[in-house]
Amino acid sequence: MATRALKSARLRRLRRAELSSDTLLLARQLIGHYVVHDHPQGRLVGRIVETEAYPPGDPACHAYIGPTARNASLFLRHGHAYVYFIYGTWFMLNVSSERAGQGAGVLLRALEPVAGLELMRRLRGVETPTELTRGPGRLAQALAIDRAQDGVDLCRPGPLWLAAGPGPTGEIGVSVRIGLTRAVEQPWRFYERGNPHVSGPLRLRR
DNA sequence: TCACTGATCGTCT
DNA sequence: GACGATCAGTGAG
Repeated sequence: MATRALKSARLRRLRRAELSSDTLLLARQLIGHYVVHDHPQGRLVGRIVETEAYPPGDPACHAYIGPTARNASLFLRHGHAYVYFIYGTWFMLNVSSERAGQGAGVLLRALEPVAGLELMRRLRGVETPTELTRGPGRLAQALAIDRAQDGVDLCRPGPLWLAAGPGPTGEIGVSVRIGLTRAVEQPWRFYERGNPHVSGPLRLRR
């Protein structure tokens, strides 16, 4: 069982030097690595299976308008969390993705639940494994991510961090990004093909 | 499985 | 005052 194997194995924190500081490369590279939240009630771990890149100069990127109070974390050097609130209900977790002062990020769109599933079920209020972390709003809720994690350095000791994973198990698919009204044609979404935890319509999961 | 709709509130204009 | 990197529920094919 994946959960048991992970508990016996020791997770290794990803060093910043291992992470690309090119947004598109990082979005692809993050597939297969782990997000870990050491929550007071237990460790929550998910394996990244879907990302979207929001590179410098992208009109859909929140940093496009320049630095503001909300998007400040996107301008931190790569490897920091950018968490924002949207639609009055949901938080989204991103990883800053370029050098300091250059606003860009990678949105984590879906995870495969790996450890802490019982706590994830309580946080989400659902039972089905594929409904726990499929979609950016859901994964943030399942990992108890909120504004408190905005600006956190994911490469330093702390409750929220990135751990080295096994990498992609299958082929990485590429598609347009989901839910946008600007720059809709850019193929900047990356996902593990055929993985049932990937979000979006079927044609964007195959 | 897909398309459509309402909910909901922080952020920026 | 408008809008949004979403989700759950509903109804149709």
